[in-house]
Amino acid sequence: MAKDKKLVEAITSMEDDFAQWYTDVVKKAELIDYTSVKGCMVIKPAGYAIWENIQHELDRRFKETGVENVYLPLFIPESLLQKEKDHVEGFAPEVAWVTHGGLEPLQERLCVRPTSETLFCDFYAKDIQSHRDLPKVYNQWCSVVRWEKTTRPFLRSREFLWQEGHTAHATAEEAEERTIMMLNVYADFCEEVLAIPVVKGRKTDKEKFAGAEATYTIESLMHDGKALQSGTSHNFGDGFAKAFGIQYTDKENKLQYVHQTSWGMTTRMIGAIIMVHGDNSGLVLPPRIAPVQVMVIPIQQKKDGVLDKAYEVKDLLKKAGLSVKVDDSDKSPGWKFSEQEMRGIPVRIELGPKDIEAGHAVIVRRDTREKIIVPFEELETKVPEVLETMQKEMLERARAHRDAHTYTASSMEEFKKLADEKPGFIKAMWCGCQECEDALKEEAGVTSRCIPFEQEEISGTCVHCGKPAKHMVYWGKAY
RNA sequence: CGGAGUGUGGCUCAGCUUGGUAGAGCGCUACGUUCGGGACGUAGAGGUCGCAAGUUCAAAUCUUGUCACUCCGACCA
Repeated sequence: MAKDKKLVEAITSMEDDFAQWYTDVVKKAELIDYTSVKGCMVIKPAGYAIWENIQHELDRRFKETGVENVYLPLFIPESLLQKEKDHVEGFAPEVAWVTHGGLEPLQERLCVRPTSETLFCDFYAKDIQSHRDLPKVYNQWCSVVRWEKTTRPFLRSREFLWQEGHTAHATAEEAEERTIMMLNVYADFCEEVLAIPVVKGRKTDKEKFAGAEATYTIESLMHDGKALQSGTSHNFGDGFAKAFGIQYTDKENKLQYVHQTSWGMTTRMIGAIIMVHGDNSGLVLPPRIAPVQVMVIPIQQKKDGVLDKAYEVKDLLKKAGLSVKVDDSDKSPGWKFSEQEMRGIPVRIELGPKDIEAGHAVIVRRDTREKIIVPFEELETKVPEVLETMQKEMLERARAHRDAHTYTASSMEEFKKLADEKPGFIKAMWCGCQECEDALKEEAGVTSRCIPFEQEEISGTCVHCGKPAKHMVYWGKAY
């Protein structure tokens, strides 16, 4: 990566204070504003447009696999939430309750959904009768509420936007297949659209979703070496079906329980984009997710013909399928450059009297700041090309960063030293018992991120207890 | 839920120790000059000092209470 030159004083440099840098970027890129309720934010147009693009891309991919969208209520009666024991224990500490309707106390309090498994189960119990009713492959786009103690924009807010898919299947095999299929949709989306490389794997029992038989996850690594759980897909087996009585009559006229899955991705991904790609000048958006891909910046725009040419370039690129804007505000060019960089707009086109006379424009890439002089007649082919190259190189750079911050430990001393000194993933063998998992948290401050599908044999024994190892596990400090 | 801190124009903060006319910078509005990496001039608008009670001739300032937020720990997409 090109050496970051800090051009704007208002953004703390990430080397000095990563957390402050993150907050500065979120504010300066005008993604959010704080509100009077802790952990609840206004998502401003620049932030919401990113979410809309995430929605469009994911929704399209979902529907290609047969997903249908639905909408279920915001409220869950307490009795419903309590039907599955592990589930309620997992979520009870962080739900918000509605106790009054108007001035009257409610007979039964209602929780604001922290997730909608129980509502879907209640619905499926009524809606599913026969094997002919299966599978159900539903998804909803909504917001959920979890009363977090510590909050951060996008990464952990009390209300957040997400999609939650909930499916019901006739067989365990089919449910497992759907669970893995959706994990793959998430992984492809992250890599191809967000340019964020991920590790696919399974969560340990300690880290899995409350009520799930198995939780699969994609884990990504932020620029500061901390891990971020970026999407999860759960296989519930028939546990919820038994708790909620979701049964169907099979072809042999026998009653069977359904097998269920759920999977979700949230506005947290906007935080991931910031922390994977951002630099000391602000946000850097991958071209495929950027709401505005090209900003045309006219120079000496009051001179004859400059603005006209800028609009002409905009129209030309719009016809080529790009999202383009002209910054025709009366700020100075320097201001506009900084603004475009803070907002992470992938490419800007500088256009002044000198360029117009010479018959070309100056294209500048946000990520590398590389300047490319392009004759006007080549713009409509060259700009899309530059955007594609940038998209590809952003993924490669992120992957190189992740690989450079992935370490291997085969002894406890080595493990602790790495956890202390080298932010990143640590790969190490594990015996499979929770005592060792807890001990690694206690002694090294890390949690298990996942048991990756791609296993390696680092050694034969658990890094903590020395007993025979069952799995290679990715460990790390997580957001 | 523990520990620390902060509440004063839209934002960042000074003023509080030692009570006495509410301040600065940035931003905002209008006009003009500028324009290839956050330009400048002139004129202007904008604040019941988080809230409540108390002490006092007088409270942003002292006392008590209360609410909110931020940061650090334990819990979490």
